Amino acid sequence: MTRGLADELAAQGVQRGTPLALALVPRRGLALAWAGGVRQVEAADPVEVVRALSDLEPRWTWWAAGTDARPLVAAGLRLRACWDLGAVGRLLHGLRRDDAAAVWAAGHGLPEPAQTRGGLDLLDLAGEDGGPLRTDGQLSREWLGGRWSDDLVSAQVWAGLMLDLQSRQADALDALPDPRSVPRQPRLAVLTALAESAAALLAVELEQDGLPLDRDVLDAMLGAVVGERPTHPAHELALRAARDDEVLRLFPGERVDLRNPLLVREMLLRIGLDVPDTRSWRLEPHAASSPAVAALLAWRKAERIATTYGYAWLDRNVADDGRLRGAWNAADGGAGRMTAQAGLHNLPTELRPAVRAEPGRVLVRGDLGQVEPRVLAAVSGDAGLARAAREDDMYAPVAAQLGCDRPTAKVAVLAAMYGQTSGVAGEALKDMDRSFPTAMAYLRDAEDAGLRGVDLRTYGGRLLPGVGEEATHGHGRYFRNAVIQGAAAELFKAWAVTVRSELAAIDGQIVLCLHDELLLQVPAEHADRAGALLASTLEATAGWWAAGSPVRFVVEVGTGESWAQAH
DNA sequence: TTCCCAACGTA
DNA sequence: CGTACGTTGGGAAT
Repeated sequence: MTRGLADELAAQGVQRGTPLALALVPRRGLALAWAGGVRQVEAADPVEVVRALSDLEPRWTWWAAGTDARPLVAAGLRLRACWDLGAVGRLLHGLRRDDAAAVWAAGHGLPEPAQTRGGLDLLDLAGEDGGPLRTDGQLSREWLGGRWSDDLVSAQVWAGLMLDLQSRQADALDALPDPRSVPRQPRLAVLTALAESAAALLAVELEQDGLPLDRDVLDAMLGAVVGERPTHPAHELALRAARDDEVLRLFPGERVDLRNPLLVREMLLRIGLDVPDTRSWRLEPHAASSPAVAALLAWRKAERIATTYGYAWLDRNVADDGRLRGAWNAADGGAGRMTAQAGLHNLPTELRPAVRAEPGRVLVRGDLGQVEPRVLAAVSGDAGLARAAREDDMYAPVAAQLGCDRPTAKVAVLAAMYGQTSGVAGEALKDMDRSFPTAMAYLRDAEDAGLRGVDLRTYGGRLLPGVGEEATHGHGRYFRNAVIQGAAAELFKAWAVTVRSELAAIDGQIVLCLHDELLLQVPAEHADRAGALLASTLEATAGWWAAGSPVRFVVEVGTGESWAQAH
């Protein structure tokens, strides 16, 4: 029967890449909308209908993967292409939220609707006539609250609205100027939208699949750093007090709370150390001469592990299957980087040996080299910097150009991108202006936009909303950095989703995305293929992303049983 | 209860 | 000595 449905849709023009809006009603069925029509399908398990249609490889169109694709991913479906209205809304309109109400409003030039807080009140419904659209053009609160799934006819209407918005978004992206000089290719903003959509789906997969962790290895590490596992709350307090005592006995006077920076500062005064704050880097120089300070710093390190990555964290986030799971956001913050919770993005390096491949599999790591300066060269179109970016190590030619040593060249380039205003890079920055005027002007223009409070777009089309007249100093630096960090995030995600796609052939998965690093888990016999794939997909992605530019992007690949070994 | 800060982990 | 993020604990404001 579902075979028949696939044939029917194919006959009606649904083929690979055709936008196909999906409104899925659990246990009831689903509704589909495409450019040529709409269709409802009754089914006790609608996910299986999607599975049967997946061979068509349409561009599944939904409000947001985080809600709509969740049941599909949970059922093991790994769909190829999608259009995520929320992800594209974030890109196109600079939205900080991706709920249907906000994305619909932005797509139609309507004011941002109030955030829905779960329940509806009668006031919200005033003026609604029972249809999906209010008289002011906004989506109905009642429909947003679930009215669309009351019956399959309504779901069909809902899918139709999704398809309408998809086409509006596609037109808007198509109208954006393409920063590249390439004829007869889809707009970069459209390609970025496809990548951002797939990244949103990848985020759901990362969330459900998790990161493989070896509990025994982690337990042993925790034992060494913070001691035995507490058996009850009082025991935990006692162990904590014992750790504190190791530091406190080295300081004269009253017992103080080591977790209170003010009290720690006073405690340090008692041994004659007067510091403006108690940050580690400030105390570090005194560790050699003072055993007490050294003990305090060692305590801090252990305390960080104990509180943030200790037994409680393990119990909370690592399931019985040994996977560490946290919530993922595919495009967070102003620059649209991926973010993750549960410590996935700030796991201390010393715990990385605990991230281990499962039996028969290995971890393959791919790390983009010097990605931000290469991105600067590509997006600014600076010919000199692009020439340098043809090399494996682009700081060497930059140093030659500036007439300084490599470390200075590196600091100068980073200082330019991050808006450093003082320090040793001052002189080198002047040389940067002389040597790479186009790149420096690109950064200065971004900073100016931030200071003037006007809108700006990243290379891939992400809107960085201006803050208006009351622009702060901070916004200049923020914009200067966001055009680089944001573009790098776009390139990274475009690469990541291509890797995701190719990995299907060797039964491999992406298990972690870390800003410029991908961690894969693949069958051991395919380790080499996976490594080669990381390089070939990067070349393919950079081929369209930086089309017409000599800039080369490079990836460093490592393989091992653990994340640490993969370095 | 909510919010901000200090501190520190990652890129 | 610059940006972005998440997490924890403490303390002030509510």
